[in-house]
Amino acid sequence: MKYWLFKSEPFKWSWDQQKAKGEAGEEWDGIRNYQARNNMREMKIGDRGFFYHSNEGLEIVGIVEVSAESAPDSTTDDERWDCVHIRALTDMPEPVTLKAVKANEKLDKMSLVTSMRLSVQPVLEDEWMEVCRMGGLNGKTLKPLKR
DNA sequence: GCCAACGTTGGC
DNA sequence: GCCAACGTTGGC
Repeated sequence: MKYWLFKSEPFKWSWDQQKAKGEAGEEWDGIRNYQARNNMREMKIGDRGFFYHSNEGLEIVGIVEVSAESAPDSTTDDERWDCVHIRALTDMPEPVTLKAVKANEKLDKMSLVTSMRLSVQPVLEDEWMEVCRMGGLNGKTLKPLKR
């Protein structure tokens, strides 16, 4: 399984809206960047991702899973753009802020820090586990950690 | 709202 | 194929 990070501006598409879609999930449309698209093309059903609020919030607020693999983006006729579907799995018990990520030495190679503008990013397993721990989740079971 | 960083476009 | 101009993203 691979891990990813999806950015969204909450006033355009928020975590609450994503959760409201439930099991059905939602097409992650509107991506017009080759690197982000290529990342989505690599995704497999069941891959997991962080849901990050950019511009406002600046924090990782939840966990999603890929529910449909890359297919043409329904919001454009341009054949270049594909996207996946994702569905919400669980909240971060404690949202992990960009500030906290930047302050953590173990995460200084994370794309969120090094490729600030990329809207769909790969996340290494070590990074995944560390961010989950910071947010109060077991990175494998996605169950809340006992405190 | 500003502006730095960076991706894309298009003329040559 | 280079690179200047331009547009967009996103932290601050």
